Amino acid sequence: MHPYRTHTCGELRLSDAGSEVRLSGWVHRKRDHGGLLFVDLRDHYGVTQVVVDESHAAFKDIEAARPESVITVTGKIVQRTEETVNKDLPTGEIELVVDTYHLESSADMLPMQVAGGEDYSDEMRLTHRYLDLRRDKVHANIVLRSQIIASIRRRMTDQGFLEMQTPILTASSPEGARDYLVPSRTHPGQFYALPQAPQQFKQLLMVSGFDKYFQIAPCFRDEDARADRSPGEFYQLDYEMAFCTQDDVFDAIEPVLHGIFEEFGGEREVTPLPFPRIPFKESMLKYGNDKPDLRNPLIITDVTEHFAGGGFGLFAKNIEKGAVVRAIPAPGAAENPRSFFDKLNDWAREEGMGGLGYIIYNADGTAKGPIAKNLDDDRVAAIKAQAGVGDGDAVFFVCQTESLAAKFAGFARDKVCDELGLRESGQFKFCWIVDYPMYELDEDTGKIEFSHNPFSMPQGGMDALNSDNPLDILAYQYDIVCNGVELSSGAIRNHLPEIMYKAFEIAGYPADVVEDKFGGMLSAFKFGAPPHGGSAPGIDRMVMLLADEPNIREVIAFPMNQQAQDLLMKAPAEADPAHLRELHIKLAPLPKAEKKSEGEEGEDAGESQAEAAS
RNA sequence: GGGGGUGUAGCUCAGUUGGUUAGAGCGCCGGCCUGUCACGCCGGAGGCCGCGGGUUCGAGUCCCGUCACUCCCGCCA
Repeated sequence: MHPYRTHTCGELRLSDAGSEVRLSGWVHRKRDHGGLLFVDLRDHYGVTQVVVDESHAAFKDIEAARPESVITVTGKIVQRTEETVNKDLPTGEIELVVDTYHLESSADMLPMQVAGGEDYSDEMRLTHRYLDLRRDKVHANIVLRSQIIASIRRRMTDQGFLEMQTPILTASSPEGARDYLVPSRTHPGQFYALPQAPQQFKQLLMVSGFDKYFQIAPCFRDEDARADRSPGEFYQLDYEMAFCTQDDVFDAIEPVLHGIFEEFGGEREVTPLPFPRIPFKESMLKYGNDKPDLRNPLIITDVTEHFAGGGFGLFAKNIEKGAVVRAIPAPGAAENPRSFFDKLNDWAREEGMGGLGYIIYNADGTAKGPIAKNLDDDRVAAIKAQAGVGDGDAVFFVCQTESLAAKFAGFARDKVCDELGLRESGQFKFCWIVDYPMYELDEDTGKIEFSHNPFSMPQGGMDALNSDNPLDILAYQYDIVCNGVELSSGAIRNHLPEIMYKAFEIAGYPADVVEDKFGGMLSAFKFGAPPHGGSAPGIDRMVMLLADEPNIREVIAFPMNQQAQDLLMKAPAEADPAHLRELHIKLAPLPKAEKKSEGEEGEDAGESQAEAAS
């Protein structure tokens, strides 16, 4: 074995001129001048130009080395002449003149090129991820991810949080997503589940007296992918603390998030501490959802009263049937041509909202548009005041049932913001959404259900559960949001068994079911449990925001594709029959599925589906 | 499970109204070139036009089906 390198490809400078060095790396590019050959030698740290001429014995070999071959060269570092300095390269003032050459590993013709900024399909990139990861952008993202996680660890540890590991092979948990199951060899017909989150374990750690816990925790959920949601698995900063109020939790995590975004956010501004706290109900009204992008300055208002019984018949009639009207301001939009308003109206129809009504408040103080024409002046003026607009502005309207109105007004708020170019750039705008309702009504079944986490502490405790309308009860449940991205939800947990029984009873779960499903945690709570709470911001999404990437695959080293397949490792794959036997599993075709209500298994008739042999 | 988009050379893409032998750039192979840095110049190989069926004298192009990838909805407390 020969020694590999004395320096990296990114570190040599003019001051190193004259020294004898050894470099190893990948052949990034070659420029062959016949009698003179330039090689850009690349490693993790950078690129250094290597020069060799035809008088060298190894000239032909180097000339023949294909891009991405790995080589080691020794030679003298020389200063480049003034005309040949490359100002774009940190090492551009010097070059290595080859003395000895060794081919470590030759590369075949590449399925995708590493040098150059060509775009490749995700399929290509994931199949040859080791090549893709050599390319600048993804490489830098993965480095950033590592640095962010290191910084998170330091910041959490400095606050006295202890990093702990919780089981990966565990029992099915109550998070509500589909579990990944792992068959047990030693217990025929039984299965482990991969944790959707370490939720119960972190609560048990608090009951075990550890006070402050955190973990860069892998979480597994068998749900379909989105651009911002990797299929199967993801990482979260899972943490929990004992003897804390909701404000204590915020005070602990805000400086961590703020610090991370300040440290890695470059020029971008981060919402100063403390982050704003917006009640759920207020967020649904003002922004149309519970993950508002506060870079969007528009605020939705309710203008139902000004349309009720008014001259604009369509809205007035709908209001009588229980609809509400929401107003989306469009500052400065009055000067736009008719087509601007028509285009937005068409967009709204395509989105299934029916349409987007509007009033234009002209600069001269008059109002125009089909709605203004049919509405008396007092109402037109009242809407103007309510929506907070002035002369030269416009207002769009959504008229729907309350939940749809909130949703559609939220869509329209985003659309109008982008059409008018109002979204602020260079900002990380954080907020907490607080005071989530404990329960909600299932619109199909009419049943009361937990709206978020069944283990949250209801505000008002047992008294509230006993006396209030369940739908009015709020929970100590909160989300942290940045630029419209939900980073995590969290809660002050319900640590009192009697309140838990009652909370589940309201949602229709009798005591024996609760004991059966959550017996471990319930019994833990019966022997002295501290009040506790926490949350779990998603690591991948934080890196996505900081790397300014629109797709979560860009910040994960080895992501799966949208169909939850690992194209490089070829997973999932069929199992060896002997292996299946060991696991007591027999594959058999499922009976052809009939027309069924919803959701259940897919019905690929020919495919075999796993069935546990008893 | 549903909807949209895409599928042509190793890769990224073009391909007109259905009409002769399907093109370009990059890469690959060969040749020339001693100061390039996306080096340059000359030449060459390379195609099941995703797959199956249909319409037509004739299909990369039109129709039906199907598969793959991707984005979205459902789902993700």
